[in-house]
Amino acid sequence: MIDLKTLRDNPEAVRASQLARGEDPALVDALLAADERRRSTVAKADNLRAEQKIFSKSIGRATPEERPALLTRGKEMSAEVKAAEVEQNEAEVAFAAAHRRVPNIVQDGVPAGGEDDYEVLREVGQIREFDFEVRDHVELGEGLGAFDTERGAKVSGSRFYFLTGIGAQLQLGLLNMAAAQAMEHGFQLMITPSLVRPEIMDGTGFLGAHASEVYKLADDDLYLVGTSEVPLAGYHSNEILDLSSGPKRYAGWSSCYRREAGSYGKDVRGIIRVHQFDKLEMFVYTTPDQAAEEHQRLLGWEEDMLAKVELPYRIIDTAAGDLGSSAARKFDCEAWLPSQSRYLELTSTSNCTTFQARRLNTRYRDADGKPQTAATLNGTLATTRWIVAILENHQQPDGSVRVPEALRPYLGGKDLLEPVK
RNA sequence: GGAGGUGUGGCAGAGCGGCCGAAUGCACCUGUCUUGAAAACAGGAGUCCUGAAAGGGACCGGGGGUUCAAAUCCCUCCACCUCCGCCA
Repeated sequence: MIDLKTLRDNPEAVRASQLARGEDPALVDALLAADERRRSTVAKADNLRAEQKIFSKSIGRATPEERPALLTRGKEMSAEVKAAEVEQNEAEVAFAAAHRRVPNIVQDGVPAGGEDDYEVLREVGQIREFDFEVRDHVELGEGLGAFDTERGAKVSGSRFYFLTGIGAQLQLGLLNMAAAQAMEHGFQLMITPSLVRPEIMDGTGFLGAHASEVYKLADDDLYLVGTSEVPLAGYHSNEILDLSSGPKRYAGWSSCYRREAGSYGKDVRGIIRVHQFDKLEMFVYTTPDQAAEEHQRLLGWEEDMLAKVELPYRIIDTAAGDLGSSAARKFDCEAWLPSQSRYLELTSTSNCTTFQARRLNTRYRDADGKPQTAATLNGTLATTRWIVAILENHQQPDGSVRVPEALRPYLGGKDLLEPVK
């Protein structure tokens, strides 16, 4: 939810943000009107309640003779209060709905427009020239005995897979390396629940435009998380944090579940786009004034990981229309995919400013000891998908794959993955 | 799955349907005293909404109900604890 102070003081900025996202600026005015109405109904109900309260107390002190008359008037007042409260309630529900309809205010500098209007910030690393026919990750992975998509489909359906042997090791190694790096920088490692309550899923903003992406367990009223961002954002909900000694940084390890509704025919081959994968995710709680700086740090840590696995990549500043509802800015790191001669998203880091924390009621105490809404950020350190880029970029003419040096200690020292057939 | 119990402010722990936003203790902050501290004494101290402010309203696990009036009565959900059963 956006900050109401900003909305009241500078509605023009919020309208501009809506336009940049390609969304309706009229929602801003609807929200302002709903806010106005809510405040007036609150005032009315408060006043009636105050009157009733005083009157009610006088009944307690009244003599038995005066009571019946007082009770009659008391009943009337009670009815008046109830009516005002109904009005107040309606106004508050309408206001909350209008509030939720407005996504986070886009940060200055974010390119306007949709999916294709991103800005490339920089390209890092050298794209490799191959003097042989490149294999795609599926061919490579099957040759190495790293995964089995056919049996994945047999057992669970399309977009499911088994990581087998070296593939499983590769994923564990990768995530372990990510976990080690995170811990080095002071992150607390967390293994998080994969199922969360509705209010947590809702609070993180995933039940808005992307609700169809989320698996729901209707019988149990729980949701399967699409990233550990969800449980980590819920971790401190309804709490007042002590951020006086710096940000709270968590690194969540979890399986992630996505329905991939509407992506039929997209990345159907292999393990690029799947219903279930594993991820190591950074999640940070900090103060709003430090959020932008922290965002750059998260990006830096993502780049460190990409350097460790020796992948060429570019960084894009995602366009406003392609941001999630909670994000004010998002940077993606996309690795080069030789088999398709295109870039493939490997990491994504979002600055949610106070938007997400406001919904989840996560605050901190400022220098004056007053509670203020915290800022939250998240960013990817490694996922199953990284295996795709690693296999393709480090493949050899014979179908073997060179293991990047930094990853070797996590694979028992192995420097080459060799075909099993 | 069955039976029972508990849920009050940072912690501990009172609380008769009206005088309870809530006793008391500890912890905390500020003064006095002291060279400084401790002790003692005095005072302060929750969160949210609303309001320019003064003030007003709400909050005793969450939600709903009864009542002129609910921390206190009723319903429901959630969490925790104990016992029995079952499964790992």
